[in-house]
Amino acid sequence: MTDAPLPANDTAAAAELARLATEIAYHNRRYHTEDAPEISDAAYDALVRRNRLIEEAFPALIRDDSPSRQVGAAPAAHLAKVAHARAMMSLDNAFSDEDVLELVARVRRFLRLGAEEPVALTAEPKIDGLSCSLRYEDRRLVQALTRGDGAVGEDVTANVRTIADIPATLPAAAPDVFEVRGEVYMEKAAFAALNRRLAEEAAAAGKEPRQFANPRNAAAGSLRQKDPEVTRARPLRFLAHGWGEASAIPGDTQAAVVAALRDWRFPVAAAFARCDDAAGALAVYRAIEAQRADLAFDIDGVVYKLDRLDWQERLGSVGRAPRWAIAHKFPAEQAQTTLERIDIQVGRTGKLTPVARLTPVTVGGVVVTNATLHNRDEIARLDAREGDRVILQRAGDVIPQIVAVLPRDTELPPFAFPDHCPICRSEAVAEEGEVDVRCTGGLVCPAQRLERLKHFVSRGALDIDGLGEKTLVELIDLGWITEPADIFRLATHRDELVGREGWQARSVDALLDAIEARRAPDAARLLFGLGIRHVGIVTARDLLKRYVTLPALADKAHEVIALREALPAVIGETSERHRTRLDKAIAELIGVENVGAAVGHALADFFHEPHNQAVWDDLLAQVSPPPFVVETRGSEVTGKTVVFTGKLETLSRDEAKAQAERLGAHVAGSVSKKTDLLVAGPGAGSKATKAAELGITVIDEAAWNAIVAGAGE
DNA sequence: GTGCCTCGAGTTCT
DNA sequence: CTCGAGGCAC
Repeated sequence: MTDAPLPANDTAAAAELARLATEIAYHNRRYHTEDAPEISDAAYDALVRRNRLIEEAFPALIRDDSPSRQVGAAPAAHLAKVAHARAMMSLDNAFSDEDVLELVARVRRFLRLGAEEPVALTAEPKIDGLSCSLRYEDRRLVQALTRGDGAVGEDVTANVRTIADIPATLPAAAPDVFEVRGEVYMEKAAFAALNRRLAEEAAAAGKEPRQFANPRNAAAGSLRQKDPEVTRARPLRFLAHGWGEASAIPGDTQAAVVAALRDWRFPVAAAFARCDDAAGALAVYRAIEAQRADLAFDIDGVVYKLDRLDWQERLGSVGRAPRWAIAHKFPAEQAQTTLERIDIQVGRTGKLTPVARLTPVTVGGVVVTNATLHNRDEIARLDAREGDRVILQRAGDVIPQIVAVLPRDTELPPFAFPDHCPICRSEAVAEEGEVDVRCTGGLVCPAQRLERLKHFVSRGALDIDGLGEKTLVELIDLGWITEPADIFRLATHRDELVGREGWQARSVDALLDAIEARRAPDAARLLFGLGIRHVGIVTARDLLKRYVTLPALADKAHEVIALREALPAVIGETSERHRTRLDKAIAELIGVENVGAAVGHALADFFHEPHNQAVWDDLLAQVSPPPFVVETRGSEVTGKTVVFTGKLETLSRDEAKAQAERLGAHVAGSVSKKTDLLVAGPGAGSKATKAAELGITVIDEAAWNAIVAGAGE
């Protein structure tokens, strides 16, 4: 960008300065007001530098609204990314009392508690702010990270030090290492005052005012400032509600630790309460809901946590959410609007998704113009027609959802779901027993091709920086990219790309560097990126835990293909029974937990298609993913295959399985010669017999608990 | 056969 | 986030 020649004359320079002013203002807004930057900091910096260079060469043309004249306009150039010592989890949501009772019931089942055993909960308001983790070492604040994606956050230490609510040191009684977690937020009155101040300052300077959309965005924008002095001038507050890594924990209940945090001078929620049971927690919910409008800050629900920490630990987490906590959300705000039109989108799997185009309407503080209608059945269920008045809500405060269609006064024609792909005109059909209608165009369909490539470079897959939709479309249109491997050959087009509009040598090289950085990708992400049906990131990892390398997995897929062709139908067997038998054989052949026939067939289908095999070979010629290994806590069962059988007394099956996985063991459902260890409770039957026959070690539950304890669980 | 539970796949807005 | 469906335990 800055390498480009300067504009040749005043006219060109003025035009470019105008364009830069608009563009930089836009990105400032994305960054500050909306807290949703869409370009990298480096790309933003390049725009600012370019603007400065042109201004230096053409000082007469400096605009009144020049970005260089706007004090504090530049966002933090770089907030370092830092990994959390303990992942910052999100919370599952409950929308009704029943959901909350269900959580408690699940906890009882998981922990195998008797009906009379009390389950105490804590309840506290859920503040609409930014989660933050404050790390204290030797009782001094050493680091503050934002939540980020939960695994990696942004370093905002300097800014956090300016927040008066946050102590710089902990008392002598506190542990050597302790991470306090909580919410950075801005009070409603302070938010309004800040916007007023920004408006006045802008007016005095004769500029467009920058306004924050809501207190949450104001808090986010203020916390992520480059200059801590700007943050200091923003009235940020903090409320502690939990902890991360800790060398010791001050108490054995949630309530006790929160009390300790309060003793350490952290603000905690005034409404924080410990309840003897779910009914008590729900009463707190109602009390908090009643005060909601009078509170100084925005809240969007009430968080319940299991009070006993030993139980929290036993319950562990599922995905990114703990099993021992839940956020009980306040009812979603609803609104009415008109369904103007129903458009059809084509996804990477070819699925046709109907999207409702709505007359813009504000719901829950956000203007909504689109809402998904999911599929043909959903349209039929709602009987949604173009021109209808509809009721809209934001489910879980995020995704807009059409709840119902209002009675119409005039008849409207029913919506005719297309039977052809709107992009490639191929036939679109629903497979038997399936709800989704799919375009049959496959690789021929440009929409599918684009969506697949987008998926391949997306964050969860290869995560190639700077290769977004716009760039992909351009490269596809140029004919340089049609399949994943082509991305890794883009360098051969370097010189052609340089000089195309919007491509300077520097930006081309940045893209090529980002691509080169992925020559040795994580094998599971690569597999996931290929977009094989039923193979998401979790299944990709499960498969690679077992097969380690992609070629080994491909070999297995070919074995499945051979099996499908070879397994003969027994005479007199119905085709359905044959299919069941085949499916079982496939699941067994693959031998990976949670991987059954659907995934097996999908893998076989993928490799059966010669084009896919070619895409695969081509890709593996370009990249070399290292063998897949998962970091787990070492123990005597790491890498072993364990089977549980019989009735377990102190543990539920889920919990035992979770423990085994944490120790790096593979948990299987049945005993085979691959089994290393059988954990047998009372009443173990055929599995124990079979294990004895095969000479497999059999232990009881107490011995298993000893193994787990020995590994420091 | 039934009923969890989890995963995959699609989606909104800023 | 929500939905459907795969996989597995009972």
